Amino acid sequence: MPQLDASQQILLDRALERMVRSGHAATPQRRLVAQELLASPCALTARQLADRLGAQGDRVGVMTVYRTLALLAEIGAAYVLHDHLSESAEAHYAFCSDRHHHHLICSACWGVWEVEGCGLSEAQVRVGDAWGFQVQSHSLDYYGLCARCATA
Amino acid sequence: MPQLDASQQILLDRALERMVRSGHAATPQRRLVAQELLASPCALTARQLADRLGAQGDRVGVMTVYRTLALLAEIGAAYVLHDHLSESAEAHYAFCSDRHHHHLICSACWGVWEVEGCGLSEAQVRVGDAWGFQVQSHSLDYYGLCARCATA
DNA sequence: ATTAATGCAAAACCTTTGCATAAAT
DNA sequence: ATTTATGCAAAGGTTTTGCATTAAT
Repeated sequence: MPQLDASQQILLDRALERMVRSGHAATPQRRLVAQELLASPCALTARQLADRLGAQGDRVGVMTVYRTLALLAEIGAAYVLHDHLSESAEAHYAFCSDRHHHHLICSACWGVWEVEGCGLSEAQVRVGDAWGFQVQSHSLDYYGLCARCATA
Repeated sequence: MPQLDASQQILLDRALERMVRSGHAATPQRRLVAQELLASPCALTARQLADRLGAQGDRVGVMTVYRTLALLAEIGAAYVLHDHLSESAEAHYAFCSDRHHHHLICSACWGVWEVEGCGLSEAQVRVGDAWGFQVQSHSLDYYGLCARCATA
């Protein structure tokens, strides 16, 4: 199983804690899925996650992975990505910290980096006022090439 | 067929022009799909578009709608929305102008408003520099309730 | 004439749902 | 004991692909 560094371990613990607090058990399978997702620098599909876990000897059924990902997304611990370019049907998932952040997404390798903090001004978030639109949340994704894919 | 006002007509013409310039014919069906999408204040699914056209007597096959939507998305004339809340499988599409803009998206009715201009600073777009990440584009979506859904 | 687009059917695909088993509280 | 979660199989539903027909250049 992939090793997590200290800060990742904290993120994992907090996600599992939120899971429990929302009324769901932190089962071994769910821990494995969350840990594998957290350890991956790139967004993964449900199938990929199941395959990786299986290759390590941690057999987790594909639909347990699906259900765990849905649960993680529900509690804000996973971000769902749909291919912006080729419109492929398969959803990719990235682990999310519990602080507000934005994402850098590499179009070549599905690599995801969290940009801490927000950077949007009050005025920017109030952009809907002119229409009487009540903005409740926002999502800012940056697409491009990561350092490694840019050189290759 | 839905009537377009003058500014919408310009947007439609420009989208069809881009279509032709990218090597695709502006067929009657494609015109109808683009026009119907442009006239709708809310994002629509492929099925909804086909149904609406059919109800008006403009029978357009569902897969022609699918292919037209893919084409519109490819040339930047349509924006693909995936349900952020319930993770429903069906994709919704909204017409896009050819100027850079962001979106207000009503979580209740799939209403979409274009926010003209960008509002992001140079520094905000350079957010990837610290990682050596080359940002090529970004997408900023505001979710919330439109004026009508907020009162209902 | 040659190329491109449509539309039907069928397939492919991802994802969800039933249900029995297994685990946990 | 009761509740919850897992996992297989099967179904569900959206989207894509082949292919013949039709339209357009």
